Amino acid sequence: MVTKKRSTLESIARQLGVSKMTVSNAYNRPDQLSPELRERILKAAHELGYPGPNPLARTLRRGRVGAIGMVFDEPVSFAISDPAAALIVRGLASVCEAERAGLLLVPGVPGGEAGIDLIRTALVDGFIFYCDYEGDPRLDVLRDRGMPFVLVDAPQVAGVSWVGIDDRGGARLAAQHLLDLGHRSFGIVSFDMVPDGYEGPLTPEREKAGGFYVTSERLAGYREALEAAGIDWTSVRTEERNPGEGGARDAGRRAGAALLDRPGRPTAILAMSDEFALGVLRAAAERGVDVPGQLSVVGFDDTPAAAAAEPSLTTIRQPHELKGATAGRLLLDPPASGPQRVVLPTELVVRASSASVRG
Amino acid sequence: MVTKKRSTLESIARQLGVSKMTVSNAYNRPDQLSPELRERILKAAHELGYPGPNPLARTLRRGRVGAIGMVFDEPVSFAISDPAAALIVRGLASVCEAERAGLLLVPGVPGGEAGIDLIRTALVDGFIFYCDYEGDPRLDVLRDRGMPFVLVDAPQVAGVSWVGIDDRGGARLAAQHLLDLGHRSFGIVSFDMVPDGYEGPLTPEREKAGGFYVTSERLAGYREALEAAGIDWTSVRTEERNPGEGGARDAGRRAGAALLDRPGRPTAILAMSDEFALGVLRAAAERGVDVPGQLSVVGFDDTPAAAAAEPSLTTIRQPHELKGATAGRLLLDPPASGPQRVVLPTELVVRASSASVRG
DNA sequence: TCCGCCATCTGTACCGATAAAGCCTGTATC
DNA sequence: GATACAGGCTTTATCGGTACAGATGGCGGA
Repeated sequence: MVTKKRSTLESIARQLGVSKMTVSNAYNRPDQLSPELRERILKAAHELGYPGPNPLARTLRRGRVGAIGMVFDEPVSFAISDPAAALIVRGLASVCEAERAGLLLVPGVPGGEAGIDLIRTALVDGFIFYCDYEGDPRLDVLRDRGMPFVLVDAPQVAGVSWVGIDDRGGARLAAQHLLDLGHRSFGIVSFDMVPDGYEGPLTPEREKAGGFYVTSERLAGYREALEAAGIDWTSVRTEERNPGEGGARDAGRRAGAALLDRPGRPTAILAMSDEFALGVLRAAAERGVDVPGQLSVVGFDDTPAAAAAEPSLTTIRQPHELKGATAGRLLLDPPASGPQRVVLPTELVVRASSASVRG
Repeated sequence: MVTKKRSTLESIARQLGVSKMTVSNAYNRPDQLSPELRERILKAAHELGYPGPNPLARTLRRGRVGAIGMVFDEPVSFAISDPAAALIVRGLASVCEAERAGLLLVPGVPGGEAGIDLIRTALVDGFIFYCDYEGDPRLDVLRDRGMPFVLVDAPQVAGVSWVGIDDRGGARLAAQHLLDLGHRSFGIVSFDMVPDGYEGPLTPEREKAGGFYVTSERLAGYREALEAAGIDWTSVRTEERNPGEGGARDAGRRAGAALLDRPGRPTAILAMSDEFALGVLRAAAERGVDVPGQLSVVGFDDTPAAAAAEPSLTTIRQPHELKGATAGRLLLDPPASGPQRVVLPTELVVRASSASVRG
């Protein structure tokens, strides 16, 4: 017994000769009508193929969607494969689950109106904005939409909750560790500083232009530590690589190759992510460069792969899952005291990829 | 200049003395009004802090949400960490991106009404149902809701598109490979057969009860191949493990321990996933059992970690990303010819974890 | 001069529900 | 016997838009 038209609360109500409010109550407030009538309504609804109150209409009236959106720098299909991002999503998902909220991954259609429109029209109660780029136009859209959001690893915005780590301090830790081991000759593998697809040595102009918050902070941390130890920054070769398309690990491998294949090879390489560092390890292995005998490598993130690598990777640990979870909680359950700035701790994890420089 | 009330199309319209339809057109159909008026409207709207047409209301009227939901067996926070599931999500996300659709991860609140309600109320145009359990009550809800959905690695349902692999055939390939290498003494690491949290040897009753499609199929494949080679099925020790909570790899390690620590240790272990197999490798390493010298191990999935393992893992490859992408396309762009059943190919990938049995 | 057409707007109906208040009727209270 | 109150159902007023069918006025063509 299927109705020709999609049935609605009203059609059910008419069928039974009751008001549609009563049908609505049968679903949402059992205490507002007699059990017998409720039974009768639900039965009839089922027979008429009524799928229950339309969630869209209900949401329009009620005002709460029951889902939050997550916006990425890159296409979701890349982000989901990035171990660090995946861990953040994981932490966020666990909070969503506890709060029975859905998690909408908003496609990051690169450049242009499309990605923006998706933010304008996504059916959510708020957003997690996990994007590093300072001038991201989507941020304005988010603000225009007048919907709560929380920034993760993003440039700060006044009056908006923010979750991240002390990237600069973490980078200093990494550099200081290598300095303490006696290294004086450094290479750096950096994320891209400007969203233009460039790959190659970092130039002073690009360093200055730096439009990515995390990248700039980490680079500044490296620089501060090295310069404080009297190392000439111009002697430090930094290779920019885009972790997106081809995979961060391969980008790291290419950067490692660039650093290792030129004369005056560094004895230590600082990589801005573990994936980069693992790529450097591969580049070293391909060239028969012993790690840590001839080369020390320090990553950033402490993803699961870091511990499993051969040699295991010295790195800066940051609590990815906690980051996601914290952001989720700030969004779903905003503190009465207003927007927060949460800086999570970093920690140097010494493993087998770093050692004293050869006497 | 902020209005006290949240502004709507109508309030803007009143302010300017035009009809609200005209304001709507200013946003959606620029060709329906003069450029000057449109300009004036958009400017006023901006000044009044109007965030643009409410997506919810628009969706209610238009009928298309622009997002699809994905439903998992386990909590999303687990699923996202499972390499195979993550790859499926990745493939799906890439299709969503191409079609500008959002991807909603529906929290899999285990057991009970909550998870069901979330399916009933999620704001999406359709679902990908990535769940293995035969009796999953959420399937009924999905059907009741009258919304299109596609099954992935799930028990089949008449009249519904299905994407998966020939699990039984794949398992046969794995077992046959080991038989071809001369093995006669087998252990198996299986997913759980019944959703009750049990861990331990598989009993005949549980094998028969098997409520999980993929699990049952793979086990049947192993069994068929082994019995065809004259191996007594009762001599094959199968350890059930739940890949969820503690992590599949650790579950595999525990299962490996159980299989290796008893007298009559098998010379070959078939694992239903690469994560299980990697756990078995670890258990072997911990006991000084040489792989593949004293023990051959074959996984299932060919996740990235399989190739990177030490020793690298022999396994059954399946196209995870393609699986997700295929499902996404079937949902977003349903073939005119009606529901499809797509069986993707599997392939034996021989690596270093399997070898001839020692004479 | 009259007609038809295009470009611009306006009006009317929904889309499918829920909140809040209202209206009976029967019953407990004093 | 009047008052209060609870149970059970209905009414009314939105929620915030968009589709579609007019209405209006200016203008070129016959």
